[in-house]
Amino acid sequence: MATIVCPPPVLLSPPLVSYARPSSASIRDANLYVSGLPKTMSQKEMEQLFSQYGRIITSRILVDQVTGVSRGVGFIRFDKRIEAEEAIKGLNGQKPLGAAEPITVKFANNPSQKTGQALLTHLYQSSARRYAGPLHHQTQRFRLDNLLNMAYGVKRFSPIAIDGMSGLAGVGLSGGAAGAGWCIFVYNLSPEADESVLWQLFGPFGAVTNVKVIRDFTTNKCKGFGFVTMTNYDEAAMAIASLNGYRLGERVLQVSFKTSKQHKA
DNA sequence: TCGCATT
Repeated sequence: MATIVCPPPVLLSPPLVSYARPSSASIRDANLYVSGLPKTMSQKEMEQLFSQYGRIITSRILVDQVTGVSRGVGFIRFDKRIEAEEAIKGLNGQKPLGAAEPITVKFANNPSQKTGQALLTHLYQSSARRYAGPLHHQTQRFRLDNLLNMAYGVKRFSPIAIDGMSGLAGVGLSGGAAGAGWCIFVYNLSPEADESVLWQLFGPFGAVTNVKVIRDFTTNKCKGFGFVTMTNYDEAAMAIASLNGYRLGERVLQVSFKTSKQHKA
């Protein structure tokens, strides 16, 4: 007669349920944001760099959606929070291998708590347009033509040619998903300038998807310039034509499309 | 006087 021996239940329960992982506190927020990575560094190389500090659960390197090249930004999720803390201590501000620039390692933001910037953009625009924005296409085009003539010198370039985007090589049409649009360089901001002033200046001209005030890392003061990304060329051109030379406080702004800076002759 | 970057 065959006898079936049942294993004691006590052997089954621990690995299957309660002790599958340590308590959530020790594994929470073990996710790191890494920037300044060499563009040539692969995900595997990044993992090798971080693996000395603990067990890596997931990793990722963000790439430009158009070119596929690394954006120099990545994520490392460790098994435990303390491992992530040690990795920050050991790697933040360090130069990997023979890289020219040090990397930044910090705890990542929660992806679900997005900045809400795009949403705010639309909310702001819908209110700003009511009293300051372009009204409809005929009016907008009329004003754009005049402003372009003022900006470039009447009759030197026709608005048609500008609208055709001829002669715009090296100008700030940026690729990538979040960065799609026309990138505008704003110079001569005050050290106290913040993002809100850029929203207020450019928002009335149309769809603004991103603004950035560049600050000194240590003083946190504006370095005198910033960037604005606008979705539509006409609106960007209108903003530039209107705001270049605009006096903001004691300063006269210089506003133009961002230059590429990649191919420095 | 032309960047950051948040899966």
